[in-house]
Amino acid sequence: MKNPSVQCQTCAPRNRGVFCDLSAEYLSQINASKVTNKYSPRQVIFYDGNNPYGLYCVCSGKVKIFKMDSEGHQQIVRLAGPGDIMGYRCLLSNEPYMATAETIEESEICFIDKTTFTHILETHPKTAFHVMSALAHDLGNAEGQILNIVRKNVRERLAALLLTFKAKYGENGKQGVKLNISLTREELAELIGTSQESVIRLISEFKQDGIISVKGRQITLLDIPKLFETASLVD
DNA sequence: CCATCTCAGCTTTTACCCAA
DNA sequence: TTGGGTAAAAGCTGAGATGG
Repeated sequence: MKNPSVQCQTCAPRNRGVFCDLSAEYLSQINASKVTNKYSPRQVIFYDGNNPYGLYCVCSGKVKIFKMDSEGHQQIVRLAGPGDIMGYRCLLSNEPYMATAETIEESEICFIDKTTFTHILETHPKTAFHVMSALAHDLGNAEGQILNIVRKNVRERLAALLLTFKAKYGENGKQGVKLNISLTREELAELIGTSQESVIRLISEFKQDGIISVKGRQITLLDIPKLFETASLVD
């Protein structure tokens, strides 16, 4: 469904995104050519193997980007939230999408066609630089994810994941840091390359150890230092 | 031997439909 | 609209297998 209410000039995550340096006039030009869609949870935005025709920009909500293996197991490559762009790497390298993107909650996502995006990069070096930064950031995260899987055990990986969630989705409350993200145990498992059973067991253990409290999918971090210790990281 | 995975079976929660 | 019934999904646990 088309949602004309979202305007690039006034988009809430604008200052966090790669288009933060564009002038209001130029943004209104993009605004005129972009398409905004509202997605329900679990709706696919693009599929692995499809050709990219433009860039997706998350306005609100959350999206998981994952690869599926031959046995149907998913591995989540990254999560995208407000201000994040998706599908830009394949657009730049002229390759089909390497992963599938699916919403994990209700989301508003803008689509900017390839021509417009290319024109922005050619005429706005600062924006091109922000895109490069995003690319470098994603690459760094991917390297970190590989290292985590190779070097850490499952317990450490889950603790490290909760700490990255703290930085990204943490909300300080009375009893601890509430994580403002709702993932199934299976999705948590897909993020750290393990089975959902292992995640369930570890969550129960963390709960028993007083590190976290859990209410359904809602996780609250109670003991951050202990979580750092469990993740084998130094605060 | 230990950490982890896989499988099976169970309980709980959620979603959906339908009648009142 | 709400309450009950039902099915599906999610969550949990134990046992055994596997691989380093």
